[in-house]
Amino acid sequence: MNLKQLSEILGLSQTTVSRALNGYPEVAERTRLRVQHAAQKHNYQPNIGAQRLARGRSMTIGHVIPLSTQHEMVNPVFADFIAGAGERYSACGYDMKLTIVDDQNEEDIYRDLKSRGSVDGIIVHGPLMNDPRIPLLQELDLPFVVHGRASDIDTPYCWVDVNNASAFQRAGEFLLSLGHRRIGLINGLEHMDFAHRRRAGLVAALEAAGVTPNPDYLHAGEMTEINGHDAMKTMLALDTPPTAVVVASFIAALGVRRALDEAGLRMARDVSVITFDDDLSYLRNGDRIPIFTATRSSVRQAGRLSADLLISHIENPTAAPEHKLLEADLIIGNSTGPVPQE
Amino acid sequence: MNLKQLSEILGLSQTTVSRALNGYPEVAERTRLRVQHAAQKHNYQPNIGAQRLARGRSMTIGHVIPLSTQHEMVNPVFADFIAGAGERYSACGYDMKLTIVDDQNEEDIYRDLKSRGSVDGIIVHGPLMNDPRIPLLQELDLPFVVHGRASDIDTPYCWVDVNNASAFQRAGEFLLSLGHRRIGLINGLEHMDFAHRRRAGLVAALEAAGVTPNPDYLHAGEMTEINGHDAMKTMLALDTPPTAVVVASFIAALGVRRALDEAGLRMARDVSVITFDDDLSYLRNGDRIPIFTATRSSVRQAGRLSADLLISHIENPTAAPEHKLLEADLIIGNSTGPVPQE
DNA sequence: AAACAGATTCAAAGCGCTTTGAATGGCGCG
DNA sequence: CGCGCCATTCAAAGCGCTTTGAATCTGTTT
Repeated sequence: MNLKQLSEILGLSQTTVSRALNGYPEVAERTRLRVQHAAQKHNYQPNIGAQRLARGRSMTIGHVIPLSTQHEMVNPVFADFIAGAGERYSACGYDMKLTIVDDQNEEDIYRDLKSRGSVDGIIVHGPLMNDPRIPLLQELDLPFVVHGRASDIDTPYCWVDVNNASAFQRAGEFLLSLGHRRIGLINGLEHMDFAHRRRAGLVAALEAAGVTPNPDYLHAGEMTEINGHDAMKTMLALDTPPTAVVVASFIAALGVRRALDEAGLRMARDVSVITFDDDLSYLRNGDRIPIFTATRSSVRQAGRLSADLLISHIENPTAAPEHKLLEADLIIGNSTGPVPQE
Repeated sequence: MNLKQLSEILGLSQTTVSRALNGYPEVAERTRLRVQHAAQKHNYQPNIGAQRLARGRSMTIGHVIPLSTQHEMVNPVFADFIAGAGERYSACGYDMKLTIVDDQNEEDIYRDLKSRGSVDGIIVHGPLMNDPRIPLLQELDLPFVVHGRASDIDTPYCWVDVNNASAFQRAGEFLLSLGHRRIGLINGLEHMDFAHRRRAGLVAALEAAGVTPNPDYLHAGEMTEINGHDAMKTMLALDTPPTAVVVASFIAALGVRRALDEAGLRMARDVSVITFDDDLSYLRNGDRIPIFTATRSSVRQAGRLSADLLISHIENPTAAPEHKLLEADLIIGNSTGPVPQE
């Protein structure tokens, strides 16, 4: 069933039928109802390709997922982010197009997306400190929202980010308040902007309390269970291991716990652990009482907000770039306690 | 830059330019080279909407992700699956369209996808025992591949699945060979087809060895860390707890380990654990030596195969439905050992 | 009753591509 | 030299929708 057929059935012109369905005001209300009814009855849906062509808009948002050829890891946060974003896309009539790309030819992908008119806008995932995608997309004049920020880029652009610095600063302050001084960090890869900010936040807290960060306590790596485990194990092997660690992800924190178990240590009693918790649907941090004390911010919510921001920016391209900074909650769980007496 | 402009620059008709770029034979090789060169130089890319309309094909594969309103969980396996599938789509010139949908109106989504011509085919995720989507898609005549199978459906259709029954049977046999008789199962939700098959496989192994499965040892629930933990904890509280458990997911197995730790028990020595390992990129089961003994099958590879199957089915619609059954590897790790002496 | 404004409806022209069917040009051959 | 054939190229007709500008139909107004 296409528009022509439907309009013939109704004895109306395609113009009127199209307008009736798209809510234009110049069609009589009686006619509109008749048209809507017939469309429903005959299960008419406008062809998406034709609509795209006629409108010159794709009604599609692109997500480009870089799959680093080095570590081959899909960001585990990603699934929940798009669940949040997808919710908003559906509500606003947008499609979501996913592109998996190895980091070789990522730039070409964006150029393609633009020149083929595949998407009306893009979400940028996992920004680096000085991410080349941002100037590229600006140059291409393709609307975009960054999930995160790029510290080294000054020109304004749209972003949605959690306040990583303040989250890790608060985590540090909380541990300091429990008497900890030997505080470690098991961080993500620090060329990623979020990891950089997290480190800065924790270090700021330590320095404000007159504690000099010990380089042996600062680890950066991919946020897997195994890396969390290995990093903790390495620190525990030091002459004076940390009495507390801040961990950048829930998955890595599970590895940290395993290392502590293996060493016969108990979380909270022997070593305090605070993790960042993205509130992933498949990795809940406990039921009533959180397993880990955590700084929590829902990545799904970030997805929703990013989608809304992008859509409003697409539909109102002249507006100045907006951004949203989310504060993480500090949630007390069973993994922190006062510094052990020597 | 569009086709018309490009053809004017070249002093050729749109026909010839289009044919040159699409590899039709009736264009002189010299001309083709000239056209390709100019296209490159002017960064010409055919508009995707126009192409869709003219060809009557969308060159898009749909993935519909049901987001159960009850548990609000995104399947953690999903990210790796689409990473695998996306790889193949890119290679074959297909786009991937994602739709997040709450289970209310899932049927409407498929009808829409069909009648709007949004996609050329669909991947069905997370099939149930008697999944209504399969007859629906058959009726709609929309090509599809199921990731998994639906036990209660007899009509032929395309699927890619891991041999869940044999994987869990082998896990059971292995535990039996270590002398275990009190063997538990921490399974996924058993209206899901894969969970059903896994249970059947394990039970078959037990019964073949003359062991009657103890209902108290059989648990089914959502595969989260917390559920894994709680299920194990409950079993440990029994008068005669199991000496071994088979767990349906790596994440749940992490919870099982936590429950054992809390109870002061050691994996392998006190309780043996085998998990199913989807080989997720962000949840590797150890480096050299696996943390858990596991039946492993890469979900990313399943994604690749599903994509290939679907594409070949789209491009050759008359062919009979195909399917692929993958065997899981049994990988020995540090979580299993002989049954403890009482 | 004629004239006019406002409310509806319509025909037709795109949107940028593919594809059909026809036209052109170069070449070998009788 | 003229013909036919093959290799190229082209003009034009869609694909199914939106949207412009014109046409028609009401109901008022003078």
